[in-house]
Amino acid sequence: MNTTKRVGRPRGFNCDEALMAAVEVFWTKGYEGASIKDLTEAMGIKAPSLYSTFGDKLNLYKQAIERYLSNDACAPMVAFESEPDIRKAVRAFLEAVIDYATQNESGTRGCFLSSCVSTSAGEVEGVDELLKKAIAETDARLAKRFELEKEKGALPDKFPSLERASLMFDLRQGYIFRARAGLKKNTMTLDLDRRVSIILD
Amino acid sequence: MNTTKRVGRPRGFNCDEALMAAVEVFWTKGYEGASIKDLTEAMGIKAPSLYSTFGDKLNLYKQAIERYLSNDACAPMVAFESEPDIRKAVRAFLEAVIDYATQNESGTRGCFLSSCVSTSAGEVEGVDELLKKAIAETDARLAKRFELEKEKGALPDKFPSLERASLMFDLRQGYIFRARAGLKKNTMTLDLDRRVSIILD
DNA sequence: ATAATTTTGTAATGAACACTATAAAACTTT
DNA sequence: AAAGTTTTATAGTGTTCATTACAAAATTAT
Repeated sequence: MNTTKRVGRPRGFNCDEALMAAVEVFWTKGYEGASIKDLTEAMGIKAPSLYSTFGDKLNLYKQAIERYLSNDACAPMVAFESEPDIRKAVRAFLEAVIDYATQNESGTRGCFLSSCVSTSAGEVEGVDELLKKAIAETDARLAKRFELEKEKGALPDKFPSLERASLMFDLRQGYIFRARAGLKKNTMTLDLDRRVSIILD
Repeated sequence: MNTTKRVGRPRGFNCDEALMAAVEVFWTKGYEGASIKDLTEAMGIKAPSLYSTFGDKLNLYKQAIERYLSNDACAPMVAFESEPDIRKAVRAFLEAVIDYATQNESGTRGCFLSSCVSTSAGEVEGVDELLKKAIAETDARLAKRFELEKEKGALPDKFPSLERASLMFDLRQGYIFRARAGLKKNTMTLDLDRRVSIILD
């Protein structure tokens, strides 16, 4: 009655690590641009293992998206939530977005969601659902912090939390787009202070 | 000495129309997702004609981008520039963005630039240059209108035109992203008035 | 008319694609 | 140790991919 030991030959790779490697590949190459060869090589497994564990390419893609979403370790969100002062937190969020978008090893990659959506949402079945969920969750997560600040008295009672949360989200998209086009960090950082004011005041 | 008549068999298709058809295909399918078959069928020509007139797929892609950029008929820009009252103009811009992103025949397509950049910029040589130019031009075009309004006295002298222009641009990216995920027009229109205030006040 | 030139359609090229049949390998169960 | 089960690697499957060789077709130049 051992629940951990399954019958048959044990899997020779870590399922989760393989999935994270797949995220990386889709991230840089897009859904169509990522070949099974690219994926298997990055994941360190052969094609039959990929197909038996993750299904086909589309299924792997969806699982990679969910893996990314469930990670919660999106750098800008962490920066935003870990900084106690709300004004500094907003600034840290935007800075992290810019960093995230510009200083990635394999050139500018933007955000996995942004990258994935344009290649696949609408074209590939089921992907838009995942993204809708992700947007709503991110908006809510940002708004929650604003609500907490209102309770603390750091923000006025009539502060429109959800509205400003989605504003932050949209600014993020703008930075990502600019970074993809190759704009440099220093040019994007210029009006940071005023953008913080726009969000909070 | 006839300059219009060239020697040899005349081209049986309109070069510009074919290029616009190519834009449509890249728009909906992305660079990698668009096959030569897709392209030739939409353009109404056979592969050899495509290659002799536009070079290879990458060259066609770049020409399609430039064709799109030189069009200047981007609906939100037109809406923004043709409305005399600046407040209404900003609102019209945002409304047009939302319309543009949500009510396209083949599902939600977003913007050609946004679609094209994520598939190809960074991965495909030369594309990021085209986009950088496009962003700078759009920012400048929006800012120019703000400057005119300052001269007219409709905006304060210290109004940061370029900053607010890029803010508008970035909000646009956010809407496009949301539309791609399948968000509906009415949910995005909710905080439109406050977003106009954010841009102008 | 004939020659020269360019575009066109047909059909093919090799490469890369997503995906899988098969059998050996590695484990648990009996 | 033999049987049963699952994963693995090898080596393919047919399809689609971007691209092009070739010759007929359509025009201008001589």
